[in-house]
Amino acid sequence: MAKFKPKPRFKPYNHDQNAMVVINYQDQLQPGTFEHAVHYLIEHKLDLSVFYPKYRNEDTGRLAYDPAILLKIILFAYSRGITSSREMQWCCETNIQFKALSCETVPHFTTLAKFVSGHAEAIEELFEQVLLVCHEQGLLGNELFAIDGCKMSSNASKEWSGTFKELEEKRTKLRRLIRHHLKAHYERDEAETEVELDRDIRRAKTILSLDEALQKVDRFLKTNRPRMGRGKRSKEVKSNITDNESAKMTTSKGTIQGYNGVATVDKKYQVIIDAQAFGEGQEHHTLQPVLETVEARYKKLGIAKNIYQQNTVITADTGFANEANMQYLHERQINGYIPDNKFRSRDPKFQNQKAKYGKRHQNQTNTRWEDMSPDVGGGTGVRQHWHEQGVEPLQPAGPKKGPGSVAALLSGA
DNA sequence: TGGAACGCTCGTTCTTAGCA
DNA sequence: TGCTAAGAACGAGCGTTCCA
Repeated sequence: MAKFKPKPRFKPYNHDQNAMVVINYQDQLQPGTFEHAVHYLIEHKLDLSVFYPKYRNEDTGRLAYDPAILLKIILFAYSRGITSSREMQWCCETNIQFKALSCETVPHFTTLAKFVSGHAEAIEELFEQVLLVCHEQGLLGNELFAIDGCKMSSNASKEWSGTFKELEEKRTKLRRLIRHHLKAHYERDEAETEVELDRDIRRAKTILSLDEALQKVDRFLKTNRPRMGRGKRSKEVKSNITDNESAKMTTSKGTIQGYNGVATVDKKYQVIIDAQAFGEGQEHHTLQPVLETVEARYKKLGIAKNIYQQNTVITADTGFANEANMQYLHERQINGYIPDNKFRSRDPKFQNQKAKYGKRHQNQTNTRWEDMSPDVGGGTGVRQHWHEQGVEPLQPAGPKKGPGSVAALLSGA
């Protein structure tokens, strides 16, 4: 029998209060915070006239939002991981810091989206202005640049990708399917019962959606050319019907359709001096364009005529290691440090890696990793294989989930 | 198990309103 | 009158769920 226990006592509260809260927006932008830095930079350091040519309301027309306001909202949103223009608008309505930055204006999400998409070049120029400010403030050490990449998903499904041969096969398969459904449809054309009629309507819808997919693949094959890989033995790489600039790539969490974002960071204050997106799974080919962009940018901004002759050290991980890159660094006399993919097997520090970390170990070939943890992938012991030659990882066991009908068809599922 | 329907996010386009 | 902002509608794309 449960013992009687008196109700605990809590502090009283009342929703029916008419309290007024006074907020000073300037107090929300405290020196030392990121929002203050964004506000200060845009108001006092950056030349926003790069945005002006796109406006044509000097004499007539409605007043436009000042690029300073839009930039503050967008940059602060990005710093908080918010990239959706609708969410930015919502933040301007509800968030006190956004209100302080936007001076309590609420630009429409289409205005924010248009600003980003319509001023891509000006925004890039602005990045260089920020870099120049960093240089003037002594935030760039130029002693060591670290290069690394991360893989980001694009808004495109990997099921819509393949080589031209594979896509042609998919087109043939779709044609065959449409013929099959049409034949069945004609055979049952004289439907009499409601059930038969309903089935025929469903079949007609299937034919339409298959035809749509067929047209999509067909249009792509007629208007595009096969994408060729780089290197000595360049072979065709998979194209993607939705976003052909992105690429199918292997990550630690499986295969994704996306981009390789490569950033270069100055060691002194971890200032990003270059950021580019490449539609390639391999990082090898991104080293040279990245180094050349940094060099050209430093020359253009007057930071250094030839940055790599100042004994600046370049570091990158094993993803960037190949013979061509080593040759390039050697010829250009760039002081670069890139470990090859067998450095672990030579380094005694990595000998006890398995015993120390348990979950991961590297086998003798150094091209294959195995995740032996039984608690990954729903207790099935997912084995994730990675191979330099581009072999896709095995999918985790369990119920198959994924894209809808046509995409599944295209993937050959 | 395959296919359709649905929900969700996001950007673009078109139309209308507002402003000088 | 001509421009920009705002609002509504639309379409693209993806992933999940439901059902035959």
